[in-house]
Amino acid sequence: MGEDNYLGRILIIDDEKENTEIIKDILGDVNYHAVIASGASEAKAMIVGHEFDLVLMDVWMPGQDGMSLLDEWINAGFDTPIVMMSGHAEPSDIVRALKLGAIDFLKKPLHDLLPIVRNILTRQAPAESNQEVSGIDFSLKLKEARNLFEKQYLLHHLALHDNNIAVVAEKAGLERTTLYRKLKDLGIDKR
Amino acid sequence: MGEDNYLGRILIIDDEKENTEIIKDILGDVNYHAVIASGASEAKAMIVGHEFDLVLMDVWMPGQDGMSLLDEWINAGFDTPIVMMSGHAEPSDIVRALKLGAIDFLKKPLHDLLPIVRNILTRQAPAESNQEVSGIDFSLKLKEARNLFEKQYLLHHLALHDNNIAVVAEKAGLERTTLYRKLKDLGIDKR
DNA sequence: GCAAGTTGTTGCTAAAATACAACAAATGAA
DNA sequence: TTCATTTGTTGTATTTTAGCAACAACTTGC
Repeated sequence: MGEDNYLGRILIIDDEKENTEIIKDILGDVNYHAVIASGASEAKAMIVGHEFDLVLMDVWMPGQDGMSLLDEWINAGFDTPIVMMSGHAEPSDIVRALKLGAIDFLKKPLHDLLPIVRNILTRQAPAESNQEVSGIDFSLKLKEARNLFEKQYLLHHLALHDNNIAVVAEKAGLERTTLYRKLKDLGIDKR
Repeated sequence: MGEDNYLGRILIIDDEKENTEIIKDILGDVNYHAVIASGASEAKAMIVGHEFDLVLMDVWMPGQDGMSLLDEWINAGFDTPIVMMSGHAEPSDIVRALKLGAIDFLKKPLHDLLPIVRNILTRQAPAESNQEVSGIDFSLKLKEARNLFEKQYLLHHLALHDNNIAVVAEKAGLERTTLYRKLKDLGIDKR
């Protein structure tokens, strides 16, 4: 009877066929409907017009990587929970994924997948806001206060994007070399 | 001149002496006051009656481990930012630390410590004075975010000074007629 | 070693922001 | 009603900010 029989719909984004088949089988056996995308572009096509309850996404994929896709979807307001997975990840990668908005990070090959999936689907994590508490002293002159605000804003984005100036410039709506000047003026050394 | 010379006080909780000495030197060179605790019990004693701006805590320590101490402190309402560190950690450990309330997770030996420390400490809200929680969305372009910040700043001052433009201009460090133009540009009608 | 791509700096120019000045309109006290 | 003060607008000059372009230095992959 179609989709109504399932406990949930799960999108698996991973280019490793053996891996995704195993996950699909495990989830299928307990009435989750798993859909596989082998890359970012396929995944983007799949979410059009389809609701998913969970996304399991690999970090390393040919073409656009999972971290970049995560960032793109979170910024677009995508609110389905996303779990990242990787066979090998640095702590900074894991921290970054969580700060971008992933709700968990799993090591491949996956262990104990089902309890994780059940736990997520029974209590959905609230979507995190991009709001920041700036706590700037308004007794400062406007120019000084504004500079502190800009400094916080840029430090936030530098942290979020691994000091990648091209990405931060785009996020901030600034020309790349303008950003360099602004960082210098504000006394921000990204090293 | 004692503690007033420092940019911040940082508690380092780690039983590896070589590691903590290096961190202390790095931080000391740029005017941070680093204090070392070699284990959880020593750290607990040190936070009594002392304010810290940041805690760097190892995960694996003899006696009570760092994750357990993190959990204990977060549950007790400890609000100083805590960064965990470890030479080797599973993704599940890193995810757990962040979900417990750590603000970052670093791999030992540490790299790029100073930008991380500066980033954290510039975002700390000062205890009192004219501080405002602005909660501005950093996903906006810089110009848009900046305009929202300026709007909050000016509305704050208008409220504080009974819509007296001459006084607000002086507080803001702007020329009086410049302030009129800015209010108009930001869509602020003081009536 | 070399080519391609990335990072970082600087010159120049246009656009935006700010200050200064002048003046009109509104307000309030006498 | 008159006058002084305050509020509000606008022209113009100056300063600051931002974008574009060019290029040097560095990094990475082959």
